Amino acid sequence: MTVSKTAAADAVKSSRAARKEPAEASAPDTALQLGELSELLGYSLKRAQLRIFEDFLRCVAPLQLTPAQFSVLLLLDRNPGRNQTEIANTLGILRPNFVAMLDGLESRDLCTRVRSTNDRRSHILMLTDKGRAVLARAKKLVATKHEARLNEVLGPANRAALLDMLSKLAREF
Amino acid sequence: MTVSKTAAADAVKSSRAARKEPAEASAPDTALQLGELSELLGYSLKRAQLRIFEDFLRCVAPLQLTPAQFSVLLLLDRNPGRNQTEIANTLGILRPNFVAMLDGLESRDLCTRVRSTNDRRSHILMLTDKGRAVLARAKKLVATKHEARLNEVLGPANRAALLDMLSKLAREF
DNA sequence: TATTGTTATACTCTATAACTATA
DNA sequence: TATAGTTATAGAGTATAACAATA
Repeated sequence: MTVSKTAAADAVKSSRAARKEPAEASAPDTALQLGELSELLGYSLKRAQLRIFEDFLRCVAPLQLTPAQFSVLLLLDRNPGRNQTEIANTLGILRPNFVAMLDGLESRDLCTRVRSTNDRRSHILMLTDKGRAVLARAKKLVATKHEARLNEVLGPANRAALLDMLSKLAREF
Repeated sequence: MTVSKTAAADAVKSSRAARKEPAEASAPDTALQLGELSELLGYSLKRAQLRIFEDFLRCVAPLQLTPAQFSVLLLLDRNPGRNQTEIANTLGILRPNFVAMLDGLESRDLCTRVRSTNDRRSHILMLTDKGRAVLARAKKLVATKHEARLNEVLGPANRAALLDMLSKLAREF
């Protein structure tokens, strides 16, 4: 320890003396200063991401879909005839971790694995009719509740600009 | 299952037929279509966040600090005399989970817990001299490597705009 | 009775090695 | 031999309940 007990006790008794702000009230329970943290992009990025995912879950709660599950359904709809490795790779999901996820979706009859006739090692993934129906309802909830709220808070132009920058970071950074 | 084996086999044999794009080459291994995924803000947000944290870890690797640990050191520096609950709450860390994190920082002599004389239940957190030194070096690495790279990719004006929007989302959403 | 720090615990995500069946 | 799907497993991160010391 490089901090002496004495210095520690001093700081405990009058922490105001160690701060830069002039001591105003003696109230010891004021809000903390974020300081340089508010300039750290990664910090706000993480906090924003948590909020957005939370809201997504709330908006799509009636369908019991996580953002990850929703992204799988979307991808299967757009890319029929693909196997597990292709879908998982595109979403940044590791193949071993994709197994349980697919088990969950398949057990709810949202998609199916079909052994490929060309290469009997691979499983072609397909949306079921129920999967397509759930996806359609989910898209509607996301558009009318989740993304609509984003537009309210940011405004359409800002929302688009934000999306562009985030996409660029995800791609090029 | 609502998808018959026959329909599945058809899709396997000629998945191009089920797609919207006109079939060009017979190459079965083209890049997948993200589709509506590229318009989902949360998707890009998550991917960008992962990239940014990855880069942060790389830039600060010589100091062996995670983004979360860095944020704790920053907060302790700005807010001396605070206890575990106050620091943890500000960062959105649950108190039970903050214990092991502090154990790690304290075992590396970056900060110390000091029993408060006012309220002997609470531990006042303080940076050690080594903690302050490491924080100073970390700030320099973050500024000159991590945030500098962000400025390169986005440009200073865009970087500022992005930070504003993310902060707003983290606050108001 | 309420709060601080703590332990125990569990659940989700993520990551790696190794197995099987096919190729 | 290489690849697809899988299993097992381990490590983070996150969440809740409950306990001891203190208020």
